[in-house]
Amino acid sequence: MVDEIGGIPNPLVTKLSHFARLSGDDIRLLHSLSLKEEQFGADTTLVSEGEVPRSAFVLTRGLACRYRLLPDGRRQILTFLMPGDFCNIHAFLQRAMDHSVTTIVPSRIAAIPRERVSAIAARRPRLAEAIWWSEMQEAAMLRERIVALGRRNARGRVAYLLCELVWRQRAIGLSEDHAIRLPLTQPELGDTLGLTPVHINRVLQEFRREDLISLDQRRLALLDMGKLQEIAGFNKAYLHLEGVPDEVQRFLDGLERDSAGEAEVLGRR
Amino acid sequence: MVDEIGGIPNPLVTKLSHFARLSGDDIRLLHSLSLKEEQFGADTTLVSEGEVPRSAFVLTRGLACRYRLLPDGRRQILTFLMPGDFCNIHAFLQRAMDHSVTTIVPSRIAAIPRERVSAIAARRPRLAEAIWWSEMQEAAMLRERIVALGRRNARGRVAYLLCELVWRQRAIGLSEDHAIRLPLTQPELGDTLGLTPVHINRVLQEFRREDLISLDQRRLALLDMGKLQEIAGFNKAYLHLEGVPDEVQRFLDGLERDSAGEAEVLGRR
DNA sequence: CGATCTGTTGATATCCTTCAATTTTGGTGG
DNA sequence: CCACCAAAATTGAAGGATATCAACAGATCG
Repeated sequence: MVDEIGGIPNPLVTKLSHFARLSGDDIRLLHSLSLKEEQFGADTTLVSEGEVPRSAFVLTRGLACRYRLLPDGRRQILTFLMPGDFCNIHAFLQRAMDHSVTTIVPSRIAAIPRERVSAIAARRPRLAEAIWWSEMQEAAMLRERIVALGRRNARGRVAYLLCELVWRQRAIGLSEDHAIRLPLTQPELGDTLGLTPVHINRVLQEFRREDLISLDQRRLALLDMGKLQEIAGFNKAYLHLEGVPDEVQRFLDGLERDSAGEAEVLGRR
Repeated sequence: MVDEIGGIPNPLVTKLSHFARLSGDDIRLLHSLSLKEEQFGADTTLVSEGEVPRSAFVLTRGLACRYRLLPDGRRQILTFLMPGDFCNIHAFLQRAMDHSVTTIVPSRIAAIPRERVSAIAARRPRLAEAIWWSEMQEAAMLRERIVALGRRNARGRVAYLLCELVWRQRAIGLSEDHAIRLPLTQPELGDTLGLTPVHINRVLQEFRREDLISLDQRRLALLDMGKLQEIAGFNKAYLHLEGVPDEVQRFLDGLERDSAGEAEVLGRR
């Protein structure tokens, strides 16, 4: 799997490679999407609820989240954006954003003009499908969050979130083992899981006492992933990292051939 | 807005008309999708977790839901499928279903072969965008559910769900006022909102005593929508029923012109 | 027409919140 | 580089919202 150019692995390529075998052209095009990065500090609002959606982007470095603020000031974090994640790739179809997006740590994003998205949709069916796939993965994560909030107790919710974050980091090549950098505060974990920071703290303490995790200096290690997955009722199937069946792969290859010849145009700006 | 042929309003057309002004060809194609219906009884499993996704479909009549079963037998309902809702329109990109789908009342669905989806994606950009839009609406509803489960108490959750169901029914032309047919049992409401049937019952009783709703014989009326929306912190913006800005409409029209001439092929089988 | 599911109500249990105080960490300016 | 300040982490005690358990009535369905 070739997911780097010039020695820097590209998380977007690594992620989409879970879906299908990408051609060299595909990979070059994905790289070209990330070329013009913009840097932002921590806690910078990238998108505000109510505003007209502007350009889509890819997060190329750092960590961000989608969230909703309630009238009383409380916050619900909806999803985390990690390197390789698209944001608002098709939001221009909506009149107003229904949630906000903010960075959590210093991050880099690369804007993707609407015409670029349309061009890919029209002329690069396999990449278009790969983008669809990643949107479906995000929807699956939303559903899994609903299951966690609706049906799991505090221990189950925390265990689930830690497992998901570790598996996602692994899926983009940012972790090889069961340890990741976790720059989230306990209030942020609470805003994600519908719990108070105090209770998050108690659960984490329990997990530490039970030697299930270690967590300090923003460094998380899952010491007993099996037990944690059991506590969470976690099954990574919903992340759909297994790729598509061969038969579907052939189908996609067929689509790709039908619209050949325009690839080079798209790779350039 | 022409959303019927032969006098029968088509909920799919009504729904997508919220997004953009559909051409006569668009409407005919959408109608043709619903032609070959299949009837199912209540509580019939349409899709099972773990199975390889088969054909996509549109629900044309009735009510169904996506759900996950937990190892201990508890259930979390994820979304409701109402007439005009697609299901698994792009699920063939995944190796296995991560949740199940079942009918709640006797329902009709119309299968949509994968080739049909691809053909629309390739040759009917405006319809493809309309389908995208409806998928984004579903994702927005998932996010709203997360907010409800994470941050609202039982009264807020119940009020939110009732409001959402009424607005959705209105969006597909199945209700003109604040009353709908609500064939859900209290256990089903509990499985949706992460509450026990007992507690659902108590909240509904409260709402009845406060003259906020009336509910019997599966007939729900919101007697004070304003108050309910206040209790829920409900804002229908997330349903994105307002359509796209003119500027985007023109952009879509441009795409449509670029790929003219193949429309008739798609409308037939 | 019996059996099963749904709706309803009361009593008790429990998980998580709230409130409060203290310590630790991390960021910032002098 | 240190001092300072705000935010985060931590711990204890008390309260509240929802779950659990139990019982029964009413509705629905084969």
